[in-house]
Amino acid sequence: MKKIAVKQIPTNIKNESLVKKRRQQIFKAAMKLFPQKGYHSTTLREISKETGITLGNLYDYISTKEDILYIIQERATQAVIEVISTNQDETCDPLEKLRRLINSELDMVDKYQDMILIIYQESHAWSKELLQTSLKNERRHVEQYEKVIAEGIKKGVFKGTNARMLANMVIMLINTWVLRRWDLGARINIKEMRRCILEAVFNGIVNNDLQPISI
Amino acid sequence: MKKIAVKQIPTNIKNESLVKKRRQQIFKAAMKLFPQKGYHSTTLREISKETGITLGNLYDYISTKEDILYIIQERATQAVIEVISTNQDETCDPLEKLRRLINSELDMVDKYQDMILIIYQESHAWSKELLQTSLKNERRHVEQYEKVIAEGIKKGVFKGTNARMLANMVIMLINTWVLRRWDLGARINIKEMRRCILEAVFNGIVNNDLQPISI
Amino acid sequence: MKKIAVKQIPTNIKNESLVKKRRQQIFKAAMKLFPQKGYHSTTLREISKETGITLGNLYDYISTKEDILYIIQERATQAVIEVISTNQDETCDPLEKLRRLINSELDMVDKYQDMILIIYQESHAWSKELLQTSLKNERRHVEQYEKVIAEGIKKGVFKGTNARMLANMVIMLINTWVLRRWDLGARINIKEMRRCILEAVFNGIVNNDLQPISI
Amino acid sequence: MKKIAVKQIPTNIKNESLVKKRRQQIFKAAMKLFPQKGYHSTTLREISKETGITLGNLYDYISTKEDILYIIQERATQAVIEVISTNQDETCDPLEKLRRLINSELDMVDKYQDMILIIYQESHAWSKELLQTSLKNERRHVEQYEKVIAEGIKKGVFKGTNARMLANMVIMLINTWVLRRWDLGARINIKEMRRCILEAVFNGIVNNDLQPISI
DNA sequence: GATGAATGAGCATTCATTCAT
DNA sequence: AATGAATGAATGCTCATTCAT
Repeated sequence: MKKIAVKQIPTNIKNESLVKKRRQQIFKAAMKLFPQKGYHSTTLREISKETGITLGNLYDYISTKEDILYIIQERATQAVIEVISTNQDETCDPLEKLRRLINSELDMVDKYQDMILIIYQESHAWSKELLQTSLKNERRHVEQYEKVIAEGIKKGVFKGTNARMLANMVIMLINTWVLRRWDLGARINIKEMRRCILEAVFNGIVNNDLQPISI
Repeated sequence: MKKIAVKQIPTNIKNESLVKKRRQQIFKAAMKLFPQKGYHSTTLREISKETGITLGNLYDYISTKEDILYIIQERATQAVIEVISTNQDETCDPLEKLRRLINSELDMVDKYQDMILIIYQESHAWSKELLQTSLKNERRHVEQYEKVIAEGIKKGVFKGTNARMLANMVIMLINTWVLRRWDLGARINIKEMRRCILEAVFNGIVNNDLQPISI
Repeated sequence: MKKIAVKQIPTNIKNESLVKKRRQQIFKAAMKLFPQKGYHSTTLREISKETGITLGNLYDYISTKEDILYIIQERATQAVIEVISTNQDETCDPLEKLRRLINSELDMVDKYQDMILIIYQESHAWSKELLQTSLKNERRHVEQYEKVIAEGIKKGVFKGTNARMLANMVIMLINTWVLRRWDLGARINIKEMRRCILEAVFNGIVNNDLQPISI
Repeated sequence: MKKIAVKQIPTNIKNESLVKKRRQQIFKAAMKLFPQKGYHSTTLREISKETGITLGNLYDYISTKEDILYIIQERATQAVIEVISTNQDETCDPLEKLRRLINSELDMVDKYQDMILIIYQESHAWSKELLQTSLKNERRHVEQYEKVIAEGIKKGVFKGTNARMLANMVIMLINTWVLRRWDLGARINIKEMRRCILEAVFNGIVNNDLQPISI
């Protein structure tokens, strides 16, 4: 698997495990505060208070406020890598592959909902550099789906012609949970939603047994 | 149809058409600048320069920076209303209804891409009040789909059970164009995308003619 | 009597009586708004709204916000002149003279309480020029008292030695009503206060019939 | 003695003595600048320059411009408390008590002239909260006089009937020094003024030995 | 004379970042 | 490594004043 390049945030601190620990604290604080107030409205003072790390000390572990976004992006990359690597198995059935992919991604999406939402909302605040890293990462993610779907199309199990578009559509369906939580949160749970998505993808929405449709 | 309440931004300017014109200028400037730098990083001085309206004069047409978001939201509401009212026809076929809905919404989404993206990205910066207005508006939008789908389910033309979830999924599919433009923009055009979405919705993704799938 | 020089506020308006009328409107508005919010916090927009005179039109009658203070000062001068000229009579008894002076000034102070308070509070905001005019005016006022008291001292009816100091003290006693209204307003009325002041001035505070005091 | 509640100005600075020192600097600067230009016209930049404290740093010691007024009010409260507590002695002679009160207050008034003048002039700029604290404080001050005078009236050593009014009048006489300095400053010194006030209060102004007066 | 839109300098306040200890 | 005080550029917003009509 290609290694995904991630910018190394510089630090003068020698003790590596301390750096790791502190950045985890920062990540946690950001995950709590950003959803509430957004990236821009969250002060480094607030991050400092939330983490318990002194304001000056904070700057031993990041060199810019934006680095906090890097840290978040790092974790997101990790999460995607997890999903991808979980599906490195030998099944040659594209349908089965897609199902596994969707299922493990749904797990991931549910686990990291806040983080994903933050990335959606704050990505426009990202620097060119961060944005590029992030998009590269996400493209690899899409490709994963594209590959499976393209394979399925070749084998005749998928109907579409544009595998890339289909890949993106599937990802959008999965993100329904995150981006439409404000409407769905109170009406449906993750389990039911999973069923709906899988059904829509694998069985379709329209009941074509009855009447074939021409578009 | 229920009237959608929209906060009236106060102004001391008497000439109504001037107010309209100036706010249009502000809207245009925001639509140019926000995608580039985001709401928070866009200065009122920049808005001023972009519109050509003096900083002080700007405040004769808005009373807070946030009011610019209101202006944007106003237009979004308008756009949704357009879609909804375009589809007040008498067709009783839910399939046909849904297709028309999707088609006109795709037109709208394409037309207002930037605006919709901004709303996705900046909504977390919105005040409680603005957010509520916006969500109320969007919920009415979802309901439009829900109604049609629920009707279709009752008539047996749609397979699902949860009309609300399906409504949100369809909307997500439509938004693919906006939210995934960074990946799709270079590979596909709006026409092709429209075909893909309609096909996915009406014919499904998986070729079930061959082998029935159990989830 | 020496004429008291008052700066003429320039105007381009030809119709003199209109100028008079408009400035009276401005005066009235200022007398309403300044006590509530203070000179600095009162906007010309508010003056405009209160008077009903358009913002631009306002500037045909004043040329600076400070001119409103001039207008107020003009009236204050008028008021003092009234008091002084009311007491141009022929009584040669200093005691009687002082009593009449105090009485008519108490009338004035009661009538123009708000204005006097404004002058006390805002005088530090005045320009050098306005301040000088005002102080010159007020000094003539003090002199009026000084003259009477000096005369009384010469005749042996007043005990003090420093007529100027006594004059200022008497004026301070009269101003009790204005400057201490926040404490006295609810406890005492103007009539009772008048009695207290006159009694204190003419009969003293300490009952020296009983025991002579050495200081 | 009842404790006088004073709002604690919040700060993030941990070093208490530093806070004290900085606020003293701010106080000093305000005492220099406010008399010259008034509270409203004095810029925080000017305060910053005068204190030598950086603009941003200033806000570590206050949280609003108004807090500077709080700091001033704090000192005034202190000053009044000093006067009051200096006079906690056992003398049972009301005359003697009043004389001591006046004397120590004259000391205070002379010492803090600028501050007192500022309070007179700027109090109308104060917030409701600050004003209330201040008035409560000042009322306790008046009561101090009222008590002594009321006692004196009961014992027959004072002539008046309204102790509260008399208390306010005495305070006004003392404030002559501050509020009439513009006229008296060049003509009289504090010592002479003290004599005049005490004489007026204890011996009266009119020479009643000669002829009794009826009002 | 009146109207009301436009101007722009000025202000309080915030906050990412630095640095001496 | 950590502390916390200090820095200062930047920003939203106000308001006295002007001016074309």
